[in-house]
Amino acid sequence: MSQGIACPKFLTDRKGGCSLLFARHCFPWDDEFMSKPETPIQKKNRSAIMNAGLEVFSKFGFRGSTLDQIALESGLSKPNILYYFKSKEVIYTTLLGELLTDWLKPVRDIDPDGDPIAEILGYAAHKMEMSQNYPRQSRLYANEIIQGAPRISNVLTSELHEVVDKFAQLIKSWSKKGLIRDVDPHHLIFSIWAMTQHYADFDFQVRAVLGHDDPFPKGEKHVEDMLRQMLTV
Amino acid sequence: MSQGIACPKFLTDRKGGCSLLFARHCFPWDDEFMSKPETPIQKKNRSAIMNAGLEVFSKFGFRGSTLDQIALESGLSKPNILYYFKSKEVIYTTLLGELLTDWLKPVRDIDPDGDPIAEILGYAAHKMEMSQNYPRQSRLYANEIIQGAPRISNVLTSELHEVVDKFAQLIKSWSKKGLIRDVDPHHLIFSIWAMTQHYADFDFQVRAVLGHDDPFPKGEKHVEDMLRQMLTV
DNA sequence: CCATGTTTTGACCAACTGGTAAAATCACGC
DNA sequence: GCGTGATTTTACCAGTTGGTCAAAACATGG
Repeated sequence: MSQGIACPKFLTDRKGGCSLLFARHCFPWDDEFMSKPETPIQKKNRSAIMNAGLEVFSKFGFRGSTLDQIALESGLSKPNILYYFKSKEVIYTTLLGELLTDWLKPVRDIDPDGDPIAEILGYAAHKMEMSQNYPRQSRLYANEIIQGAPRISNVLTSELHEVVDKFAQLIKSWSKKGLIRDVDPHHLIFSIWAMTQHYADFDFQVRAVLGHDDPFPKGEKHVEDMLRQMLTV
Repeated sequence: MSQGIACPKFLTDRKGGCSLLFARHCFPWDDEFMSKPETPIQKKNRSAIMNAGLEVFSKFGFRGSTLDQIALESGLSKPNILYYFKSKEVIYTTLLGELLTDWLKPVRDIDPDGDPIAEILGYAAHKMEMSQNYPRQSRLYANEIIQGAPRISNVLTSELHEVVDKFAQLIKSWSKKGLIRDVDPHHLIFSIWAMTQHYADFDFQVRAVLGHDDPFPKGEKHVEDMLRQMLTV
């Protein structure tokens, strides 16, 4: 409920996002009732802001980013941005929410009845593609974790923890059946994350060291090779 | 040469650091001549500032960190900090300089005549220890690379590139002699960096997912296992 | 073309930012 | 215990920051 301000009574209820995060975009006057669909203008401007926010936050983290930068990048004025999102923080957490959804899904989608090596390699390949196609998301996430995950620690210790434990159990069961080598499942998962996200987060270093090559084709092959060696009995 | 200001004519010439970075600590009045040894007070305060700077910059990056935070963390006043380092930027680049030195050295120290697998595993173990004992340095570096390495891109494309190429050649030669599997040397190096630094940069996530265990003993074993599988013919 | 709600803007604010200048305090060899 | 240089503090500044507000401009269906 808002005071004095122009107050369209709707709410954009695109509830996707990780459950623990209010990944719903917010208007200042949002309340829980009465929603209207987005107008084209809203859609356009919100996505421009999301894109600009991603661009800026993924580089400089929350503290290092400014609304002015986001305004410049999105082509909107600062007050106009605050018309669509009630604060810098909301832009940031909205981005994080969408990101977490995208990241948790493929872990959940692993098929316990599939071929173990194919499933694990498939997951790694998927993460690699995300590093290639959405490097900014990866960097945004890295930034948030590096500074201690102040806004998502609850997600890490609940949903992520849970989903990873389930995956780890699955891996363990595959090992026990002799379908893959006996590996530490949690640390296997960490090394998949590490190797794949490295190509997004350290993209600049990778390219600087490599010269002019596109790192991805060879990188993907290498990661696959590495995991196959690790997992094949 | 400085104007008007109290002007002790010395310079702390601890030239360590990566050649391309002025890793020398700076007094505002530093000039290239006439150096005096550090007084105990200087030593204490500088190292307090370095430590506080590392603490803050490694979390929030350059843009996201403030002199006030560093002042608070170090227990010195803001102007007093600027008495020892002439700007925020100098604190930051000094830290980066020291860090790059520490990181380049172990790559250079790899023995071409040693046992290939022992050398590579030894390097990985060393990086793992650095992640365990100096996680803030790792995060500082990650922060810098993520935002595009604006202050060290020249080091990446020259010294790092060079040193890595040499290491890669060595690995290639080991492969050719049949001492290790045929692997992509550059991407092998990347995966070593990725897996080891992950335990520092994503420490928070690792611990959140794992619960209360210390991740390092098992992590180190896992990485060793992984590399051994990858390299053994 | 009018009315209503939507979108955008310009002016503004208090808090914070990196940094300066000069005075005040301190440490220590003589 | 004095003097000199080293260190620290106090007061300050101009620019930036996230955010507010009311007014203006716009869109659109009737």
